[in-house]
Amino acid sequence: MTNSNTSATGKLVYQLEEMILEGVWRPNHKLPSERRLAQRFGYSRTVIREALRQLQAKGLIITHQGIGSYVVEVFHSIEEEFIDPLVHLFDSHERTLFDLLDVREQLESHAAFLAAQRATQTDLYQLTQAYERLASPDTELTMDTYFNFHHMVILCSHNPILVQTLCQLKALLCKAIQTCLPLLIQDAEVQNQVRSQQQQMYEAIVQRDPVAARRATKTHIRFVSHHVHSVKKSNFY
Amino acid sequence: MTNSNTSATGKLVYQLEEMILEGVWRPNHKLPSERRLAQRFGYSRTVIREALRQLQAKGLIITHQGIGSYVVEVFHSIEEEFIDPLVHLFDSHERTLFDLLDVREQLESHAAFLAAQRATQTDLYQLTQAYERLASPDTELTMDTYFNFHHMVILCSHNPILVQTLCQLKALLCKAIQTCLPLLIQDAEVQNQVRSQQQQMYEAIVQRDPVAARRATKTHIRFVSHHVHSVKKSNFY
DNA sequence: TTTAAAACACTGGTATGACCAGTAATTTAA
DNA sequence: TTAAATTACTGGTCATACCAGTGTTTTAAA
Repeated sequence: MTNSNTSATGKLVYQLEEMILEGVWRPNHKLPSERRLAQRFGYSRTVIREALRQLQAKGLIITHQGIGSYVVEVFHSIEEEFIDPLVHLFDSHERTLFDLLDVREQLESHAAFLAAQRATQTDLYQLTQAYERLASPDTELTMDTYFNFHHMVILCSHNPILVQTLCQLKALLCKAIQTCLPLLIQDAEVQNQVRSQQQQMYEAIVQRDPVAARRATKTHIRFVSHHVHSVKKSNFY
Repeated sequence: MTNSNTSATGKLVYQLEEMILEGVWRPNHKLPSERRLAQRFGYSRTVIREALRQLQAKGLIITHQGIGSYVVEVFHSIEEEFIDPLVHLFDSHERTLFDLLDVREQLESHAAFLAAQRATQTDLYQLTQAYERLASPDTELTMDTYFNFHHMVILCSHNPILVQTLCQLKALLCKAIQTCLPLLIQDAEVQNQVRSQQQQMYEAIVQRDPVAARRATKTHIRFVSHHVHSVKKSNFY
């Protein structure tokens, strides 16, 4: 895209990706050493290294000093390079995730505050529906029902800017925690806690208690943040 | 992640990402040349290059031969979807502007809160500069100096998500009030009030008083909101 | 004076060779 | 036989030189 066709490194990256995707180098296959690759492809070791670093950054290979480089399990095509730059950052910069959850706490608690003030009868009806889909203890807690309820709360705030902004943050959050989320919602204790917290949010809103709604929301997001934290910490792969 | 802590390149990548996240290098900012970076960070050009290649592979920077490397708009893809549908709302639906200012109040007051906690010495120096350009009573109050100061406050929060989000809101706000803003800042009384409010924000931050900083910011934005309101009311076109 | 060409000073891209730092197999000495 | 030392790989880093684009400045011609 940028200079894949012009620069030697770009061309080499493309070649190497081809070889991996074509199956010349299968997953777990050990690549030749950098010096051998340089010889074989007719490039300097500099070019070979930069190309390998790019493959590494893309997650196609993994490299160990003194050992060599290995092809990883690749289950997605090259097209996947269009994912958000921010996603990478969430992996290496853990605090970015907390920054995100911090902003979410500010906005969504305010949304709950407004929701308790402004929600119409129709809103409350829909909110109740969303809540009941969530609250029944026999059904599984899914990301869908979870976000559905929260989105409904946000809609009740009747602030389109708030809605837009929080939708963006939600998209980011989904990408950021998609790996560790399954671990989270499997935990039965977490499920119970979340259900209890959302019950408090729900009741505060229908009872028109803005302060309580805000407090309940803050409590919930801090709970999530805390648990995401602990999951991330015990998650070395 | 893999060897971020062991290798020089890994550490450098992390550092550079931090600088981008912290806002030291903002979107569209041109990075120093590779040779300068090598000198500045004390690494060989090889390491610098490999780190930059990784950032490039992640989509954080874009590089042109003979030109240099630039920080990309991290949120760019989303931003278009974000702004476009909303702009036209401001014309027809006046309260959207207040919704926007409401969200801004939530986020920017929180940013000021964090700024009072987290601002570094360098931050405070830059903040002081921005404030002094703003505070001198003989110079005109311009949109530039105004937003410059507020942006600096936001940067002091050291929360990249907050920075990005508020940048978007600022862009929206500019489009929304570009017609009525001249009427606002012409008013000498308004100017004095704003200066006084920003002085309180500034002093609260340098005195490391988060609560006062938050309160001052809320006060200021509510003041703006109120005056925008009155201007809009006497402004039918 | 104006203007187009040439020189210059940057930028990133590539090549080489040397050396450091891990790893693992091989050799050596106990 | 076994444990330690050697050796030969691996990737990681450094320094230097040069190539290749880009933009500005200078220069020389019109």
